[in-house]
Amino acid sequence: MERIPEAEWQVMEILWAESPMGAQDVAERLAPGTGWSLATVKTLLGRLLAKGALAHEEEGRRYLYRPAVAREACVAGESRRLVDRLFGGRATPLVAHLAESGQLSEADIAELSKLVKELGK
Amino acid sequence: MERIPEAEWQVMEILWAESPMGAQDVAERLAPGTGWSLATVKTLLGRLLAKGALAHEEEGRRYLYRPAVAREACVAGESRRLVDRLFGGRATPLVAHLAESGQLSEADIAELSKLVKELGK
DNA sequence: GCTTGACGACTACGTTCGTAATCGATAACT
DNA sequence: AGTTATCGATTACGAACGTAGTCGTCAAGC
Repeated sequence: MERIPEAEWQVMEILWAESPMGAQDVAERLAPGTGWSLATVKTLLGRLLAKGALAHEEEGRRYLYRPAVAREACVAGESRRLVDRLFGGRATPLVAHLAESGQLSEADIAELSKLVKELGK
Repeated sequence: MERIPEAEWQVMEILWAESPMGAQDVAERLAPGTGWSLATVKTLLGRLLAKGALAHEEEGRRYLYRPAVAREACVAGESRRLVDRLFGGRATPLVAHLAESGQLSEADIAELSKLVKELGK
């Protein structure tokens, strides 16, 4: 699975949320957050197409884009890479770390507790 | 806090594990895993120095390098970035994801359970 | 003293990334 | 039919990255 860099990831997010969609539409949804020009978005779409992360179907003389890889799979790859690199492949230290560095709210902990109970069964 | 790229991270790992240390020594420990030449390692050390991630003290006519930033802090930054990007800043879905994608062993879950219990108090 | 070897500094160069302009083709408008 | 707006493709270009060679300097050995 190809690695998807930061900027391209944001494009994917749009299309994971809703697809298929034309370049124009993608650009419109990204603009508020990023300020990217249409040209920039088109470049990113092209690169994602080239690496097979997107598929396109022609609608008239333009393309409609849709993801060709599942968000799940990409997220799995990314988080595995991080856990490998930072925590020697073990997930528990990650959670411990998040907790210690105050990145878990009360609600998070409650939810985790439920989740863990679920997993333990 | 400056972002530390992949290759430089590996250099930091060496020095987080043991420091201070000369360039030669760092290179020797990296070589088995990476195959990098001494020149490459020196470049990375220089870049890390420039961005303030390392400090150096002169020992004779060479440098001894030591980390100038805590591993903890860097790890915090990296994992926060990931959690923000992939899970909208919420840690619970990360754990859920790790679990679902089979990246948590029995032992992990047991450990997590203990950890969560601890956190809940 | 002169050479040799090791050190850090500087330079190099291909690739990826972020951001965008430009171009050739074609559809729409007048 | 001729102009204009739009589409995807191509090209651009600086910064960051990965990897490494070269250079000036100085210490150690002969």
